[in-house]
Amino acid sequence: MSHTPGVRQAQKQKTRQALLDAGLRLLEDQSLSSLGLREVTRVVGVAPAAFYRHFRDMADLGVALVEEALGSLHAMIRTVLAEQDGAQERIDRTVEVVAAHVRAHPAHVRFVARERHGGVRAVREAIGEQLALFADEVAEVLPGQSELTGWSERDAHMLAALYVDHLVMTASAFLEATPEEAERIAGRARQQLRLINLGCRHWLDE
Amino acid sequence: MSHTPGVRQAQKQKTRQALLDAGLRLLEDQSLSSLGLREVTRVVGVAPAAFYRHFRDMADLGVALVEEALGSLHAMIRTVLAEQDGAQERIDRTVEVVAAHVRAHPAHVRFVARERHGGVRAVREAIGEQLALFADEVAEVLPGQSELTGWSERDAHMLAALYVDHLVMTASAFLEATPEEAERIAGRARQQLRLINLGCRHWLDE
DNA sequence: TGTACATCAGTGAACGCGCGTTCACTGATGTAC
DNA sequence: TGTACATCAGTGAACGCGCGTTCACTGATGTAC
Repeated sequence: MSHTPGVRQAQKQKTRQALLDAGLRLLEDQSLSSLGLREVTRVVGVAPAAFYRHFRDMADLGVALVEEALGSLHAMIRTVLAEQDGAQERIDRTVEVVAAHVRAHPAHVRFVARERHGGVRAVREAIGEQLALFADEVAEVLPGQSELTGWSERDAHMLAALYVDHLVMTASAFLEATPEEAERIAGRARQQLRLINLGCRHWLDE
Repeated sequence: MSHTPGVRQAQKQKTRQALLDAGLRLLEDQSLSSLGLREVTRVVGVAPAAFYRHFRDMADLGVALVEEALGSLHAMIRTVLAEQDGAQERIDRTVEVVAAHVRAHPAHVRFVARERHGGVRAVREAIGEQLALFADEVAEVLPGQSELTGWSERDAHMLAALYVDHLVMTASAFLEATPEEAERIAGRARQQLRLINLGCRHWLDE
């Protein structure tokens, strides 16, 4: 009887994940638009035709990778921004979290940076949507900061967009950096966030 | 006698430029790493083998496109930043110039945005170098602004890097925007620059 | 100016190769009774 | 529990195709005298 949880389905899921992992690995040194289906199946060790049981084409696999790469970001930065410490601590903690994230998931970060403006429309759009959602979330959390009481929703969105862009630029700078350059980049990112924070504190004085 | 200026050389240069133009056009909807040599020569109307008279491979053509795309930027922003009007005028003019540049050279801008983190190392590095040079130039010009008297060289570089990143993000936002979205993006970019400028004015108070 | 030779941008045919996609198939897993 | 049938993830062979690169070549341009 028993409605097994599905040995077959579990195996299928495993193969699908192996295809995603192999794709992500191969994308460390090439773009999605030049990654071949046969390359991916070769790494996984399945027949090329097996690919079609999981994805329509490489663009479809790319869209699945976007979810994997950007899904986790939300919770992460949300908690950092919600911390009720002073601005300085919040800034230090943010840069630290970004650096740690890049260290932990370099291939995902590289994928997003590379395909954000890449040659595959569906993937570019999926990344754009995720980052827009992310910016919306940041904009919702921002009013909790003492510097930002009295800000219009419009201004909060403007600031959130600046933060998200800055985050992406910082993350990709970390990616390309040697370990000794990383501290310089972190220092600069902190200074830039301080500068922005300083602007925020005087925004409503004008 | 006369040492002709070279009919042959002029013709060669013309073909080379045609290859660059065709490449740039084809890169509007794909990445360099998936652009084929035969695609490019087909558009130009020469035999595939002719390509090798001009470039070693597609990466080499890509590097040539980087020079073409980023060479002109320097003078442009330099003059904008050197203007001695107030901050507000400088900001408005900067955003205007960026928007006009994107309208005038969309394919070049798209190429830079796409290949900045793209799959071809030589091109990625060429873009990185050009943007670093550009940031250095901006850092040199900045001390002319009244808000920035007394700033350390290090802080000027930090700010220049923030400006350059912001410029690239803004340019690629314009690229993907419909004409009616363009004004919203321009407005937001101006607000962001105002916020940063406000931070600058209070940077040394701390 | 005219002639004989050198250069070299572009040709066109040929090559071997790996690609994406299709198809009928196999055999383990799942289901109905 | 056992049996008979259905499902479907993965196979492996086959296909036609466009790719990058090579090569000996052609003929206009350039040079020496």
